[in-house]
Amino acid sequence: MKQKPIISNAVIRRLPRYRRYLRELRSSRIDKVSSKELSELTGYTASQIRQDLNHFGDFGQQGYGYNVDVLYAGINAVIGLGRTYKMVIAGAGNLGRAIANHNYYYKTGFIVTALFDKNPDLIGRKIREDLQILDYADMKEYIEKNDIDIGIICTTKDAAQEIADIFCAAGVKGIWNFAPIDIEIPDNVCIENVHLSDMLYSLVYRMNNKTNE
Amino acid sequence: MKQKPIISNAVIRRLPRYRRYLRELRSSRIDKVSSKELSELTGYTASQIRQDLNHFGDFGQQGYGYNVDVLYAGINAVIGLGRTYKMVIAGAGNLGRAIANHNYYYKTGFIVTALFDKNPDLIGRKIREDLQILDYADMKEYIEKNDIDIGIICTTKDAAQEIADIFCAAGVKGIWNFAPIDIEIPDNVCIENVHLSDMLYSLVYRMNNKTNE
DNA sequence: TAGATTGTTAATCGATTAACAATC
DNA sequence: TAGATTGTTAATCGATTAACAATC
Repeated sequence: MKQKPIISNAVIRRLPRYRRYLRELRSSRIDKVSSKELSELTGYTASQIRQDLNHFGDFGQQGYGYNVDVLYAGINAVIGLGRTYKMVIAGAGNLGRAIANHNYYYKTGFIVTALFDKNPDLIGRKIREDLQILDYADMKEYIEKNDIDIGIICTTKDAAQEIADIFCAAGVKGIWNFAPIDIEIPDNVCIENVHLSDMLYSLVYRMNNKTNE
Repeated sequence: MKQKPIISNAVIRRLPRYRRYLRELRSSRIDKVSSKELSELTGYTASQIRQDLNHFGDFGQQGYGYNVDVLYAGINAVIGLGRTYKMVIAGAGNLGRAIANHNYYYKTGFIVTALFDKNPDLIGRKIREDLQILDYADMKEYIEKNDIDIGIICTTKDAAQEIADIFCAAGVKGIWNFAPIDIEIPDNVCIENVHLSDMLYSLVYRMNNKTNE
């Protein structure tokens, strides 16, 4: 199999921002953009943008710049958008329901197909016409039968590791973790942590240490 | 005024994780920890841990290690915990309500005092006994009167910049933004973005580019 | 052809890691 | 005193920025 070069995580984290501004340019019917113009939009340096984009093939053209449609499609392809990803949520509390109803990623092909909870009062409830809270006991079987790609953890930290273990055993390839804990997973599964309190602490530190020049 | 050394953002982002593991050690009644032990817990190298902690004063003692209580208290003080931070949420949809009810940061002194929305069906509703959805039109005055520290944006992206402008004009010192857009703010305000779809895209990229060694 | 802008290499900067002297 | 472990400097590594040749 062809050996792909390894792209650093810093580059990957910039891709969604490129994508966002390219979307804007597209909806403004702008068909061409230079690394300099993208720099003004995104705040990254033109040099960095050219270097980033070059990792993924020849999107640009000397003397011209980048074609917006081509680059947008290219970045989508690099990220892996353009297909559907099926997701389930463990924990049907406030956060789980909010994530289930969030519609930004939904538009790009990410579909929450079910929520799971242990609480008998919640099991059976409908979140929407097409989305229901199911019994946590049935989660593993459901994931296996429905080829779920991503498992989302929206519980307290005490339950998080056990849920992750079930997710991995059932065959998800990615975990999106909202519980405030570091989870152990096997090598073949990816994890993205959203440690909300950690982020809030970082904000507060910066608020308190702002140097008023 | 004494000139504080500027601590890099990379260091700051590690502090909450140190804090989390120190909490665990405390609740296990362990009173001493070495950089090597902390390294095993956090995954950072012992060398990095020693260098990180040294930025903030002499928490350690040669030949002994770090006293857990002292270090925990020290990190809390560095972050700026130990006082109360008042927050309001703009946007009382699913996400706004989930953030309002989230109790992790609540325990550390972060209090959501009100939610604001434009929707007349929501205005006046109670989220909890002590927490209500108020009229968006009154938000600026409320923030000024109640000395709100942090404004949280839980709306669609179209409203986000206007809300941020009101937050800043009313005197918040920090903004926690959940809208999928980059917001412009004056120099004296700090912002922390939680771009959920960006994070999901990053997860998916990694899932698709996992090298199975 | 001249002008513009990329692709790409080289230089710089910053963050991480290694090493070891200081010291409890 | 000997052993352990920090504090701190130096070396390394990786990411960003600058520069410019290639080329549209």
